[in-house]
Amino acid sequence: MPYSLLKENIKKYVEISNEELDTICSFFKPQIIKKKEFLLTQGDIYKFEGFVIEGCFRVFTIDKKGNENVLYFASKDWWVMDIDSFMNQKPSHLNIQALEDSKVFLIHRTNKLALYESLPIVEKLFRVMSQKALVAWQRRLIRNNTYSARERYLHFTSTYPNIATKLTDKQIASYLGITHEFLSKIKKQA
Amino acid sequence: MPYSLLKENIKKYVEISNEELDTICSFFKPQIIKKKEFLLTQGDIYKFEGFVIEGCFRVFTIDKKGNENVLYFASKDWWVMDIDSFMNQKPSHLNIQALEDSKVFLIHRTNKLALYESLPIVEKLFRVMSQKALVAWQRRLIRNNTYSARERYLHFTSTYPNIATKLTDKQIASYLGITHEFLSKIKKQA
DNA sequence: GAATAAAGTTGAACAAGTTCAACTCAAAGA
DNA sequence: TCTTTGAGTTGAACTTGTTCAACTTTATTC
Repeated sequence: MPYSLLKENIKKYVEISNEELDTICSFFKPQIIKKKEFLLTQGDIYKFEGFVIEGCFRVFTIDKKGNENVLYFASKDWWVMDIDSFMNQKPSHLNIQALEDSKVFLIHRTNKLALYESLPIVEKLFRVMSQKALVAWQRRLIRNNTYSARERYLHFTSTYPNIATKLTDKQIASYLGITHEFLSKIKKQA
Repeated sequence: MPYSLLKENIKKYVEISNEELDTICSFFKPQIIKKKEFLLTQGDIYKFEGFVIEGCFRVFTIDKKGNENVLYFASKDWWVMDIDSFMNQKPSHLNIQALEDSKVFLIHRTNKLALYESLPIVEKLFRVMSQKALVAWQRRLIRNNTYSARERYLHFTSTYPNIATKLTDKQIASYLGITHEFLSKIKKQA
Protein backbone atom coordinates (compact mmCIF):
# COMPACT_ATOMS: atom_id res chain seq x y z
CA MET A 1 0.00 0.00 0.00
CA PRO A 2 1.54 3.35 -1.03
CA TYR A 3 1.49 5.17 2.28
CA SER A 4 4.52 7.26 1.38
CA LEU A 5 2.49 10.33 0.43
CA LEU A 6 0.69 10.26 3.76
CA LYS A 7 3.90 9.68 5.66
CA GLU A 8 5.64 12.59 3.95
CA ASN A 9 2.67 14.79 4.66
CA ILE A 10 2.73 13.96 8.36
CA LYS A 11 6.47 14.61 8.54
CA LYS A 12 5.82 18.19 7.43
CA TYR A 13 4.03 18.78 10.72
CA VAL A 14 5.96 16.79 13.33
CA GLU A 15 9.16 14.87 13.88
CA ILE A 16 8.12 11.28 14.12
CA SER A 17 9.61 7.79 14.12
CA ASN A 18 8.97 5.20 11.44
CA GLU A 19 7.28 2.92 13.94
CA GLU A 20 4.85 5.65 14.88
CA LEU A 21 4.20 6.43 11.23
CA ASP A 22 3.48 2.77 10.53
CA THR A 23 1.09 2.57 13.45
CA ILE A 24 -0.80 5.65 12.27
CA CYS A 25 -0.92 4.48 8.68
CA SER A 26 -2.23 1.07 9.67
CA PHE A 27 -5.55 2.69 10.55
CA PHE A 28 -5.97 4.43 7.21
CA LYS A 29 -7.88 2.37 4.66
CA PRO A 30 -7.89 3.23 0.95
CA GLN A 31 -11.16 3.97 -0.74
CA ILE A 32 -12.10 4.83 -4.30
CA ILE A 33 -14.67 7.57 -4.82
CA LYS A 34 -15.97 7.88 -8.35
CA LYS A 35 -16.52 11.22 -10.02
CA LYS A 36 -19.60 13.04 -8.71
CA GLU A 37 -19.98 10.63 -5.79
CA PHE A 38 -20.19 12.03 -2.27
CA LEU A 39 -17.87 11.31 0.62
CA LEU A 40 -20.27 13.25 2.84
CA THR A 41 -23.75 14.70 2.38
CA GLN A 42 -25.10 17.42 4.63
CA GLY A 43 -27.26 16.09 7.43
CA ASP A 44 -25.09 13.00 7.78
CA ILE A 45 -22.78 12.50 10.73
CA TYR A 46 -19.18 12.33 9.62
CA LYS A 47 -17.34 9.26 10.88
CA PHE A 48 -14.17 9.36 8.80
CA GLU A 49 -11.31 11.69 8.22
CA GLY A 50 -9.71 11.59 4.82
CA PHE A 51 -6.39 12.19 3.14
CA VAL A 52 -6.48 12.55 -0.63
CA ILE A 53 -4.15 10.31 -2.67
CA GLU A 54 -5.51 10.95 -6.14
CA GLY A 55 -8.18 13.11 -7.70
CA CYS A 56 -9.97 16.12 -6.29
CA PHE A 57 -12.85 16.99 -3.98
CA ARG A 58 -14.96 20.03 -3.40
CA VAL A 59 -16.25 20.82 0.06
CA PHE A 60 -19.31 23.03 -0.08
CA THR A 61 -22.43 24.25 1.68
CA ILE A 62 -25.88 24.85 0.27
CA ASP A 63 -27.82 27.82 1.66
CA LYS A 64 -31.60 28.25 1.95
CA LYS A 65 -31.88 29.66 -1.57
CA GLY A 66 -30.10 26.57 -2.90
CA ASN A 67 -26.87 28.38 -3.73
CA GLU A 68 -23.74 26.30 -3.43
CA ASN A 69 -20.76 27.87 -1.72
CA VAL A 70 -17.40 26.15 -1.98
CA LEU A 71 -15.44 26.19 1.27
CA TYR A 72 -12.35 24.58 -0.19
CA PHE A 73 -10.98 22.12 -2.70
CA ALA A 74 -8.89 19.13 -1.70
CA SER A 75 -6.66 17.38 -4.19
CA LYS A 76 -3.66 15.09 -3.81
CA ASP A 77 -1.81 15.57 -0.52
CA TRP A 78 -4.69 17.47 1.16
CA TRP A 79 -6.76 16.50 4.15
CA VAL A 80 -10.50 16.46 3.78
CA MET A 81 -12.85 16.48 6.73
CA ASP A 82 -15.71 18.11 8.55
CA ILE A 83 -14.08 18.73 11.91
CA ASP A 84 -17.27 19.96 13.53
CA SER A 85 -19.35 16.93 12.62
CA PHE A 86 -16.47 14.56 13.30
CA MET A 87 -15.59 15.98 16.73
CA ASN A 88 -19.07 16.47 18.04
CA GLN A 89 -20.88 13.74 16.11
CA LYS A 90 -23.60 16.07 14.98
CA PRO A 91 -25.21 16.38 11.54
CA SER A 92 -22.91 18.02 9.03
CA HIS A 93 -23.59 21.27 7.20
CA LEU A 94 -21.09 20.31 4.54
CA ASN A 95 -21.06 18.29 1.35
CA ILE A 96 -17.92 16.62 0.06
CA GLN A 97 -18.02 15.48 -3.54
CA ALA A 98 -15.42 13.98 -5.87
CA LEU A 99 -14.81 16.14 -8.93
CA GLU A 100 -13.03 13.29 -10.68
CA ASP A 101 -12.36 9.63 -9.92
CA SER A 102 -10.47 9.86 -6.67
CA LYS A 103 -8.73 7.83 -4.05
CA VAL A 104 -8.57 8.64 -0.35
CA PHE A 105 -7.21 7.11 2.80
CA LEU A 106 -9.90 7.10 5.46
CA ILE A 107 -9.53 6.70 9.18
CA HIS A 108 -12.57 5.83 11.25
CA ARG A 109 -13.39 8.08 14.19
CA THR A 110 -13.08 5.22 16.66
CA ASN A 111 -9.56 4.51 15.46
CA LYS A 112 -8.59 8.14 15.50
CA LEU A 113 -9.77 8.59 19.06
CA ALA A 114 -7.82 5.49 20.01
CA LEU A 115 -4.73 6.88 18.32
CA TYR A 116 -5.00 10.11 20.31
CA GLU A 117 -4.96 7.99 23.46
CA SER A 118 -2.21 5.57 22.55
CA LEU A 119 0.16 7.80 20.63
CA PRO A 120 0.83 11.26 22.09
CA ILE A 121 2.49 12.43 18.87
CA VAL A 122 -0.92 12.22 17.19
CA GLU A 123 -2.25 14.94 19.48
CA LYS A 124 0.66 17.11 18.49
CA LEU A 125 0.26 16.27 14.81
CA PHE A 126 -3.32 17.44 14.70
CA ARG A 127 -2.63 20.37 17.03
CA VAL A 128 0.02 21.68 14.67
CA MET A 129 -2.06 20.87 11.60
CA SER A 130 -5.06 22.72 12.99
CA GLN A 131 -3.02 25.73 13.98
CA LYS A 132 -1.51 25.99 10.51
CA ALA A 133 -4.93 25.62 8.95
CA LEU A 134 -6.25 28.32 11.26
CA VAL A 135 -3.62 30.75 10.03
CA ALA A 136 -4.52 29.94 6.43
CA TRP A 137 -8.21 30.57 7.08
CA GLN A 138 -7.48 33.88 8.77
CA ARG A 139 -5.40 34.96 5.80
CA ARG A 140 -8.13 33.96 3.40
CA LEU A 141 -10.69 35.98 5.31
CA ILE A 142 -8.47 39.04 5.22
CA ARG A 143 -8.00 38.55 1.48
CA ASN A 144 -11.73 38.31 0.98
CA ASN A 145 -12.20 41.60 2.81
CA THR A 146 -9.39 43.50 1.14
CA TYR A 147 -8.97 42.09 -2.37
CA SER A 148 -11.32 42.67 -5.27
CA ALA A 149 -12.87 39.68 -7.01
CA ARG A 150 -10.29 40.02 -9.77
CA GLU A 151 -7.38 40.03 -7.33
CA ARG A 152 -8.82 37.01 -5.51
CA TYR A 153 -9.11 35.15 -8.79
CA LEU A 154 -5.52 35.87 -9.78
CA HIS A 155 -4.30 34.95 -6.31
CA PHE A 156 -6.14 31.64 -6.41
CA THR A 157 -5.01 30.57 -9.86
CA SER A 158 -1.40 31.50 -9.20
CA THR A 159 -1.31 29.93 -5.73
CA TYR A 160 -3.03 26.68 -6.72
CA PRO A 161 -2.37 26.25 -10.44
CA ASN A 162 -2.66 22.45 -10.26
CA ILE A 163 -6.03 22.56 -8.61
CA ALA A 164 -7.34 25.47 -10.68
CA THR A 165 -6.86 23.63 -13.96
CA LYS A 166 -9.03 20.76 -12.76
CA LEU A 167 -11.93 23.04 -11.94
CA THR A 168 -14.72 24.59 -13.93
CA ASP A 169 -15.12 28.34 -13.75
CA LYS A 170 -18.39 27.80 -11.96
CA GLN A 171 -16.60 26.01 -9.14
CA ILE A 172 -13.88 28.65 -8.92
CA ALA A 173 -16.48 31.43 -8.82
CA SER A 174 -18.26 29.66 -6.02
CA TYR A 175 -15.00 29.42 -4.07
CA LEU A 176 -14.27 33.10 -4.65
CA GLY A 177 -17.75 34.10 -3.53
CA ILE A 178 -18.86 35.61 -6.84
CA THR A 179 -21.22 34.60 -9.65
CA HIS A 180 -19.85 32.63 -12.56
CA GLU A 181 -21.13 35.30 -14.93
CA PHE A 182 -18.98 37.87 -13.23
CA LEU A 183 -15.95 35.59 -13.30
CA SER A 184 -16.45 35.25 -17.03
CA LYS A 185 -16.33 39.05 -17.35
CA ILE A 186 -13.23 39.24 -15.16
CA LYS A 187 -11.40 36.70 -17.33
CA LYS A 188 -12.29 38.57 -20.50
CA GLN A 189 -10.54 41.75 -19.41
CA ALA A 190 -7.73 40.02 -17.52
CA MET B 1 -4.51 35.69 41.73
CA PRO B 2 -7.94 35.15 40.11
CA TYR B 3 -7.18 32.30 37.79
CA SER B 4 -10.73 30.97 38.00
CA LEU B 5 -11.81 32.49 34.68
CA LEU B 6 -8.86 30.88 32.89
CA LYS B 7 -9.47 27.56 34.61
CA GLU B 8 -13.14 27.52 33.66
CA ASN B 9 -12.23 28.39 30.10
CA ILE B 10 -9.79 25.50 29.86
CA LYS B 11 -12.35 23.10 31.30
CA LYS B 12 -14.62 23.88 28.36
CA TYR B 13 -12.11 22.19 26.10
CA VAL B 14 -10.72 19.24 28.06
CA GLU B 15 -11.24 17.19 31.18
CA ILE B 16 -8.41 18.10 33.44
CA SER B 17 -7.29 17.68 37.05
CA ASN B 18 -6.84 20.55 39.47
CA GLU B 19 -3.12 19.83 39.73
CA GLU B 20 -2.72 20.14 35.99
CA LEU B 21 -4.76 23.34 35.95
CA ASP B 22 -2.58 24.81 38.66
CA THR B 23 0.58 23.90 36.78
CA ILE B 24 -0.70 25.51 33.62
CA CYS B 25 -1.88 28.64 35.40
CA SER B 26 1.44 29.04 37.18
CA PHE B 27 2.99 30.05 33.88
CA PHE B 28 0.45 32.74 33.09
CA LYS B 29 1.43 36.18 34.35
CA PRO B 30 -1.05 39.03 34.62
CA GLN B 31 -0.41 42.20 32.69
CA ILE B 32 -2.26 45.50 32.41
CA ILE B 33 -2.56 47.02 28.96
CA LYS B 34 -3.84 50.58 28.92
CA LYS B 35 -6.35 51.79 26.38
CA LYS B 36 -4.80 52.29 22.91
CA GLU B 37 -1.61 50.49 23.90
CA PHE B 38 -0.41 47.61 21.78
CA LEU B 39 0.15 44.03 22.85
CA LEU B 40 1.68 43.38 19.43
CA THR B 41 2.72 45.58 16.52
CA GLN B 42 3.17 44.18 13.03
CA GLY B 43 6.76 43.37 12.21
CA ASP B 44 7.43 42.23 15.76
CA ILE B 45 7.90 38.59 16.65
CA TYR B 46 5.21 37.42 19.00
CA LYS B 47 6.56 35.76 22.15
CA PHE B 48 3.44 35.58 24.30
CA GLU B 49 0.03 34.07 24.13
CA GLY B 50 -2.75 35.88 25.94
CA PHE B 51 -6.02 35.23 27.69
CA VAL B 52 -8.20 38.26 28.32
CA ILE B 53 -9.41 38.83 31.89
CA GLU B 54 -10.80 42.33 31.53
CA GLY B 55 -11.27 44.84 28.75
CA CYS B 56 -11.19 44.35 25.02
CA PHE B 57 -8.70 44.06 22.19
CA ARG B 58 -8.86 44.41 18.46
CA VAL B 59 -6.67 42.27 16.25
CA PHE B 60 -6.17 43.87 12.86
CA THR B 61 -4.01 44.10 9.75
CA ILE B 62 -3.02 47.16 7.76
CA ASP B 63 -2.81 46.78 3.98
CA LYS B 64 -0.58 48.67 1.53
CA LYS B 65 -3.12 51.48 1.15
CA GLY B 66 -3.13 51.94 4.92
CA ASN B 67 -6.60 50.50 5.43
CA GLU B 68 -7.15 48.71 8.70
CA ASN B 69 -8.97 45.40 8.62
CA VAL B 70 -10.16 43.88 11.87
CA LEU B 71 -9.62 40.12 12.06
CA TYR B 72 -11.37 39.72 15.40
CA PHE B 73 -12.13 41.27 18.74
CA ALA B 74 -11.13 39.63 22.01
CA SER B 75 -12.81 40.57 25.25
CA LYS B 76 -13.09 38.82 28.61
CA ASP B 77 -12.74 35.04 28.37
CA TRP B 78 -11.19 35.11 24.88
CA TRP B 79 -7.75 34.04 23.77
CA VAL B 80 -5.64 36.52 21.89
CA MET B 81 -2.63 35.53 19.85
CA ASP B 82 -0.85 35.49 16.54
CA ILE B 83 -0.40 31.77 16.06
CA ASP B 84 1.70 32.14 12.94
CA SER B 85 4.24 34.49 14.46
CA PHE B 86 4.22 32.60 17.76
CA MET B 87 4.71 29.14 16.22
CA ASN B 88 7.26 30.04 13.62
CA GLN B 89 8.90 33.01 15.31
CA LYS B 90 8.60 35.17 12.28
CA PRO B 91 7.55 38.83 12.03
CA SER B 92 3.85 39.30 12.59
CA HIS B 93 1.38 40.73 10.10
CA LEU B 94 -1.00 41.56 12.91
CA ASN B 95 -1.56 44.37 15.36
CA ILE B 96 -3.20 43.80 18.72
CA GLN B 97 -4.43 46.90 20.49
CA ALA B 98 -6.39 47.46 23.68
CA LEU B 99 -9.67 49.29 23.07
CA GLU B 100 -10.02 50.03 26.76
CA ASP B 101 -7.91 49.53 29.88
CA SER B 102 -7.45 45.77 29.87
CA LYS B 103 -5.91 42.93 31.77
CA VAL B 104 -4.49 39.76 30.24
CA PHE B 105 -2.73 36.65 31.42
CA LEU B 106 0.33 36.08 29.27
CA ILE B 107 2.35 32.93 28.84
CA HIS B 108 5.82 33.16 27.38
CA ARG B 109 6.60 30.98 24.39
CA THR B 110 9.40 29.19 26.21
CA ASN B 111 7.02 28.20 28.98
CA LYS B 112 4.34 27.13 26.60
CA LEU B 113 6.70 24.88 24.67
CA ALA B 114 7.83 23.41 27.97
CA LEU B 115 4.22 22.78 28.95
CA TYR B 116 3.59 20.91 25.71
CA GLU B 117 6.48 18.65 26.62
CA SER B 118 5.74 18.11 30.28
CA LEU B 119 1.96 17.98 30.27
CA PRO B 120 0.32 15.94 27.48
CA ILE B 121 -3.09 17.40 28.27
CA VAL B 122 -1.82 20.76 27.04
CA GLU B 123 -1.33 19.33 23.55
CA LYS B 124 -4.91 18.14 23.62
CA LEU B 125 -6.15 21.43 25.03
CA PHE B 126 -4.72 23.44 22.17
CA ARG B 127 -5.59 20.79 19.61
CA VAL B 128 -9.24 20.95 20.59
CA MET B 129 -9.16 24.72 20.91
CA SER B 130 -7.65 25.12 17.45
CA GLN B 131 -10.11 22.74 15.88
CA LYS B 132 -13.04 24.60 17.38
CA ALA B 133 -11.59 27.90 16.23
CA LEU B 134 -11.11 26.46 12.77
CA VAL B 135 -14.79 25.58 12.54
CA ALA B 136 -15.71 29.11 13.62
CA TRP B 137 -13.47 30.66 10.96
CA GLN B 138 -14.92 28.43 8.27
CA ARG B 139 -18.42 29.48 9.29
CA ARG B 140 -17.47 33.12 9.23
CA LEU B 141 -16.04 32.80 5.75
CA ILE B 142 -19.22 31.17 4.51
CA ARG B 143 -21.23 33.97 6.10
CA ASN B 144 -19.09 36.58 4.42
CA ASN B 145 -19.71 34.95 1.07
CA THR B 146 -23.43 34.42 1.46
CA TYR B 147 -24.75 37.19 3.72
CA SER B 148 -25.23 40.82 2.72
CA ALA B 149 -23.47 43.51 4.74
CA ARG B 150 -26.72 44.20 6.57
CA GLU B 151 -27.20 40.53 7.50
CA ARG B 152 -23.59 40.32 8.67
CA TYR B 153 -24.09 43.37 10.85
CA LEU B 154 -27.24 41.99 12.45
CA HIS B 155 -25.59 38.61 12.96
CA PHE B 156 -22.58 40.19 14.65
CA THR B 157 -24.52 42.44 17.00
CA SER B 158 -26.91 39.70 18.01
CA THR B 159 -24.19 37.06 18.43
CA TYR B 160 -21.79 39.28 20.38
CA PRO B 161 -23.95 41.96 22.03
CA ASN B 162 -21.46 42.49 24.89
CA ILE B 163 -18.58 43.09 22.56
CA ALA B 164 -20.58 45.13 20.05
CA THR B 165 -21.56 47.74 22.63
CA LYS B 166 -17.91 48.41 23.45
CA LEU B 167 -17.02 49.14 19.85
CA THR B 168 -17.26 52.15 17.62
CA ASP B 169 -19.11 51.75 14.33
CA LYS B 170 -15.83 52.26 12.55
CA GLN B 171 -14.39 49.19 14.23
CA ILE B 172 -17.47 47.11 13.52
CA ALA B 173 -17.45 48.16 9.88
CA SER B 174 -13.82 47.16 9.62
CA TYR B 175 -14.63 43.74 11.07
CA LEU B 176 -17.53 43.31 8.65
CA GLY B 177 -15.38 44.30 5.69
CA ILE B 178 -17.37 47.41 4.74
CA THR B 179 -16.83 51.16 4.99
CA HIS B 180 -18.07 52.97 8.06
CA GLU B 181 -20.11 55.28 5.84
CA PHE B 182 -22.02 52.33 4.49
CA LEU B 183 -22.57 50.92 7.96
CA SER B 184 -24.07 54.25 8.95
CA LYS B 185 -26.53 53.94 6.05
CA ILE B 186 -27.37 50.37 6.99
CA LYS B 187 -28.16 51.37 10.56
CA LYS B 188 -30.40 54.19 9.40
CA GLN B 189 -32.72 51.89 7.49
CA ALA B 190 -32.41 48.96 9.90
C1' DG C 1 -13.84 74.85 29.74
C1' DA C 2 -12.09 75.76 25.34
C1' DA C 3 -9.79 73.58 21.67
C1' DT C 4 -9.04 69.83 18.98
C1' DA C 5 -9.38 65.48 17.39
C1' DA C 6 -12.06 61.63 16.21
C1' DA C 7 -16.60 59.37 15.31
C1' DG C 8 -20.76 59.46 12.96
C1' DT C 9 -24.10 61.27 9.20
C1' DT C 10 -25.58 62.52 4.75
C1' DG C 11 -25.71 63.14 -0.32
C1' DA C 12 -24.16 62.72 -4.98
C1' DA C 13 -21.48 60.39 -8.25
C1' DC C 14 -19.32 56.28 -9.10
C1' DA C 15 -17.56 51.31 -9.26
C1' DA C 16 -18.18 46.54 -8.31
C1' DG C 17 -20.81 42.78 -8.56
C1' DT C 18 -25.68 40.53 -9.45
C1' DT C 19 -29.62 39.06 -11.95
C1' DC C 20 -31.97 37.48 -15.76
C1' DA C 21 -32.32 36.10 -20.28
C1' DA C 22 -30.58 34.62 -24.56
C1' DC C 23 -27.17 32.47 -26.77
C1' DT C 24 -22.91 29.30 -28.05
C1' DC C 25 -20.15 25.48 -27.32
C1' DA C 26 -18.42 21.25 -25.50
C1' DA C 27 -19.14 16.98 -23.20
C1' DA C 28 -21.58 13.12 -21.71
C1' DG C 29 -25.41 9.73 -22.17
C1' DA C 30 -28.59 6.72 -24.62
C1' DT D 1 -24.85 9.58 -33.85
C1' DC D 2 -28.19 12.20 -32.04
C1' DT D 3 -29.83 14.31 -27.97
C1' DT D 4 -29.52 16.36 -23.89
C1' DT D 5 -27.25 18.51 -20.26
C1' DG D 6 -24.22 21.59 -18.31
C1' DA D 7 -20.46 25.12 -18.81
C1' DG D 8 -19.25 29.40 -20.54
C1' DT D 9 -20.29 34.16 -22.77
C1' DT D 10 -22.51 38.41 -23.40
C1' DG D 11 -25.54 42.47 -22.66
C1' DA D 12 -28.85 45.36 -20.24
C1' DA D 13 -30.85 46.68 -16.13
C1' DC D 14 -30.32 46.57 -11.47
C1' DT D 15 -28.48 46.41 -6.49
C1' DT D 16 -24.94 46.75 -3.32
C1' DG D 17 -21.34 48.99 -1.60
C1' DT D 18 -17.46 52.81 -2.27
C1' DT D 19 -15.52 57.32 -2.57
C1' DC D 20 -15.19 61.92 -1.55
C1' DA D 21 -16.54 65.94 0.56
C1' DA D 22 -19.09 68.63 3.75
C1' DC D 23 -21.12 68.69 7.86
C1' DT D 24 -22.66 67.52 12.92
C1' DT D 25 -21.88 65.34 17.12
C1' DT D 26 -19.26 63.22 20.65
C1' DA D 27 -14.88 62.39 23.11
C1' DT D 28 -10.28 63.78 24.52
C1' DT D 29 -6.80 66.66 25.78
C1' DC D 30 -4.53 70.61 27.58
